[in-house]
Amino acid sequence: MLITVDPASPQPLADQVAASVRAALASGTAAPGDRLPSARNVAATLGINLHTVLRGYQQLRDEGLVELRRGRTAVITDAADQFRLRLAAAAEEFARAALHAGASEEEALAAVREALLAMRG
Amino acid sequence: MLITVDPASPQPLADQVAASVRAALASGTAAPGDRLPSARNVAATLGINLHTVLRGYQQLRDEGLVELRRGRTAVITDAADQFRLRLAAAAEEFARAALHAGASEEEALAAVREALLAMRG
DNA sequence: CCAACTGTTTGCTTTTGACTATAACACTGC
DNA sequence: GCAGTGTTATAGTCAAAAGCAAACAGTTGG
Repeated sequence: MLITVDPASPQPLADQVAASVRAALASGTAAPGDRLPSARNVAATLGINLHTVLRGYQQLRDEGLVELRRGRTAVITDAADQFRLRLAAAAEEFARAALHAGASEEEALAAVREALLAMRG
Repeated sequence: MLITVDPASPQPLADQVAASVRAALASGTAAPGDRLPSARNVAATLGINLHTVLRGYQQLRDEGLVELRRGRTAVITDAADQFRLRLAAAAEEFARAALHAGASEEEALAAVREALLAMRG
């Protein structure tokens, strides 16, 4: 369970921490029942503040992906299994819109590439 | 051609101005050849600063959607056809969902390919 | 021509939010 | 007990967004 962060990115560090965990879930690197490294540990490793890490963790809690209790490290919940499904649902919605607009597959994929680029850019 | 803004939103005001114009284009409310209201007018109406409106306009210029020249109000270009805008809007929405889900670019594109295939196949 | 508009540019201040820093607190597990 | 955990609180630092003000350089239309 590796958490990484890019200080040069315009994206807030706390968001990057949360995104990092979501990525681990989406790729299967982490599964329900697994525990996240302690916030103090992550903060020290990444050279960022404890609060920043905890804000990221609390985002995940608000999304129901992890369970937080003091005295214990964060635990990944069963609800986190649905991540692949959510991505598939979003892709299906976009595909429907793209087809409705008369776009070819290449055009649709190019549009997504561009949007991703502009977004994490 | 109505431009609105929500000061309570975390989205920058300039971005909201640009998004407002894009929405008008996508919905057909505005068409190529139409003119945007003057930046000073919009600023006064919305109670925001001239610079903020102009920054939004310049975003649109950078995207090739409007033509800006001093002495004249912004003109919507022919490039601003609805097809690309709708596709781009849908792609942007999906990209946001994919990033939020922690998907990599490859994973996101793969999900779209799969959805397109399942849909027209 | 000329007055009244337009976007452009410059320089600065104010505000807002993210991040940091430090510290105390309350709970868990060994 | 004790070391580790998340939680909460307060305050400081920093950069980006937005605001303010003034001058500049074009366009438009009477």
